[in-house]
Amino acid sequence: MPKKKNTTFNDIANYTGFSKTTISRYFNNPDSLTLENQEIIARALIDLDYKENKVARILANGKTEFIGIIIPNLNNHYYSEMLNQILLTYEHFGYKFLVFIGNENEDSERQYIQELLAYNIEGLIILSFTIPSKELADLQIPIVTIEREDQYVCSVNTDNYMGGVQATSLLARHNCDVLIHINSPTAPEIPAYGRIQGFLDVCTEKDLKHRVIFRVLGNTYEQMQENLNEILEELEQEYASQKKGIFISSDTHANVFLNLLIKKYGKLPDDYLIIGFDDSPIAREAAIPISTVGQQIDKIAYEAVSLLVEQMNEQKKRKPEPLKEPIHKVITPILLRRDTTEKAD
Amino acid sequence: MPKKKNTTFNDIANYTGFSKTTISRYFNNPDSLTLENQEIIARALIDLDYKENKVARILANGKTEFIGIIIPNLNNHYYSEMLNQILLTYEHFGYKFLVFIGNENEDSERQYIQELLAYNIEGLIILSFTIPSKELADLQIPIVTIEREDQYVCSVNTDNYMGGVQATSLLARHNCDVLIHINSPTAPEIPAYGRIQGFLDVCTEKDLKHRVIFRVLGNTYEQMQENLNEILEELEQEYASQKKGIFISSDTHANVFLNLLIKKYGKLPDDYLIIGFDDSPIAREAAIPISTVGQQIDKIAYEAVSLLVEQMNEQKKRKPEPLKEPIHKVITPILLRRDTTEKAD
DNA sequence: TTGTACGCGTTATCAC
DNA sequence: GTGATAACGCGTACAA
Repeated sequence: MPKKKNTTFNDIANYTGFSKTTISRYFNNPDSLTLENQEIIARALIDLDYKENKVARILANGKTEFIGIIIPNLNNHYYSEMLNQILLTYEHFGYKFLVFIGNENEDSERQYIQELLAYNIEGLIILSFTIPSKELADLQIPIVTIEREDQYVCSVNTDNYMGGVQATSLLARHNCDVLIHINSPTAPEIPAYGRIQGFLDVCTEKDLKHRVIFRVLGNTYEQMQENLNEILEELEQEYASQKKGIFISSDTHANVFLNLLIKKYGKLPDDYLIIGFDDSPIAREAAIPISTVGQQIDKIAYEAVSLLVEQMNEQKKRKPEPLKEPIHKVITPILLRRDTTEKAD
Repeated sequence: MPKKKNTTFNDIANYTGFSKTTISRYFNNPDSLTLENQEIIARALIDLDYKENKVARILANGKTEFIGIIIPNLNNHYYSEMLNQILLTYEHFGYKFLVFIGNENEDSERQYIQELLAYNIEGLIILSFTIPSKELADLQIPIVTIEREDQYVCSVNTDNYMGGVQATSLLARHNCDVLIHINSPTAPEIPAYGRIQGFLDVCTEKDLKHRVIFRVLGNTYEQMQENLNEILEELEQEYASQKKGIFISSDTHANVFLNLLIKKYGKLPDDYLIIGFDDSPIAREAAIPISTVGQQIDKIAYEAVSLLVEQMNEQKKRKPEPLKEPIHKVITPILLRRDTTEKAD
């Protein structure tokens, strides 16, 4: 490395006549120096253009202030906004983030984790879902997961059940003849399963005619369009002239469905009510603003980092007491009524 | 730190009877050991459950393999997708990324840069635009900017001029009576200014009636709606019964404009052609798929990291030759014709 | 209040 | 092919 070496504590020590220790103290415990000496050192820092070297500090005291993140992608608005909010917590907590895209490959995600551990990260936030929480727990490092299977680790999730209840209740209030929930096949251990359970429970409780349609809707707009069009045709046949309340698993899908209806009828027909999930921008920006269940991403992000910081602080104690049971925090979603449910009563 | 200490080269050395040096060589130059000894060490690594410590390695050889990123936000799809693609280059180049959200505050961005430098990052990718490139160049560290003022530093940008030409030419080919370009006020030193220049040049060259409308459109959907509605009313009055070709600065704005038309007419009237910019998801997912100029974000990201890696490699030579002139790479955009321009000729 | 001496875990430079 | 030893830059007992 032929770079002009940065000035070190040694240089400052020589320059000022103090010892390295005193320089170190200037940074970590300035009150233990006289004000005069503080000023002398302060001036030396400027004269020598000192720049701190955190790597050396880490090696010496073990605190990296790094948090690792593994996130499936950033195409999905939910993930990019979550990452956005997580990164913003730097202002509050001061932790820096090393981010990896998980691309849904179990082995490469394991490799990412190893890489992160090699950098002595203090904690890990996992949004990808390939690695079982049992394995994550075995890493023996503070972990928080968000919106994924979380049996053995701490987590922060949206109250999906409540969201399902809210959406379904809203549709029910509009006296629909039949309630439809469209979703991808979902395992019960995933938090998002709560949306389905909420739907079913409300329908059962209120004795409403209902149906859940599980179907893989695909990843491209074209695939979604095709699959949702099939579903639309089925509904048109099955429930012609009935008022249909449709709760769709995401705003993206809801928008596709809405566009299909607009293409077919030039508007949203009176016998269709639609509500999505997530409060993605697309819900607001759709040709007809779509009602949705809004996840409080900012709160989820803050709670996740906060929960992680607590664990990390515990680790730094002389006698850390690991949690006996993982903590699962739950953030209530917010119902957003827009034009796809509010036009007709 | 009462954590059970990780095993170190020393432990392995003791366990195997070799010296620390040999252990180090096993990792960095394995061929210099006999196969037997390699296996002995390999076994010891497993027995002792060795985990590499990159922090120590950094301190010793100065190579962090860190790249810093400062990005304005992740709400905007362009930024989140760019970050997505940048992070994915880990697979190819092996560099890890420390990401900060710039929140458009010059001072806090300076602080982020200091923090990044304290971690000995090897290079910096800047997408935020508050700090002048002159100041960035003075950091004396490899830098690449993306789509911002870039006079004194290396950069990768979309060929905005070409994009403007493509969009305008497409509208011109459809024999519009008047071409309109709607944009925010844009400084000429910003790459995006090229879109305006491209528009103007094509109009001038082909002697087309045209107009550029500069207006701050706001940040919320409601603000955009209000401002674009005003513009729409102006256009309706000024160019009634004329065929209007409208080139809007972003897909988000184009979608708002389209929705206003749909709300007013129930469809996209024949005397309106619309083309946006970016190829955001919203362009494809709009009620009527919107023609747009697609930025090749994956290529831009790859080129940016690639350009940075070149500079970083140069830095590692014994006698680095800094670039005399910053390199500015330009990526050609791709015209995407969709329904908002292709329905009528 | 300040200084000494050593440790953190690895790499680099010489020797052999 | 292998080993001893000195960096790398900072923190921290312990001593003064």
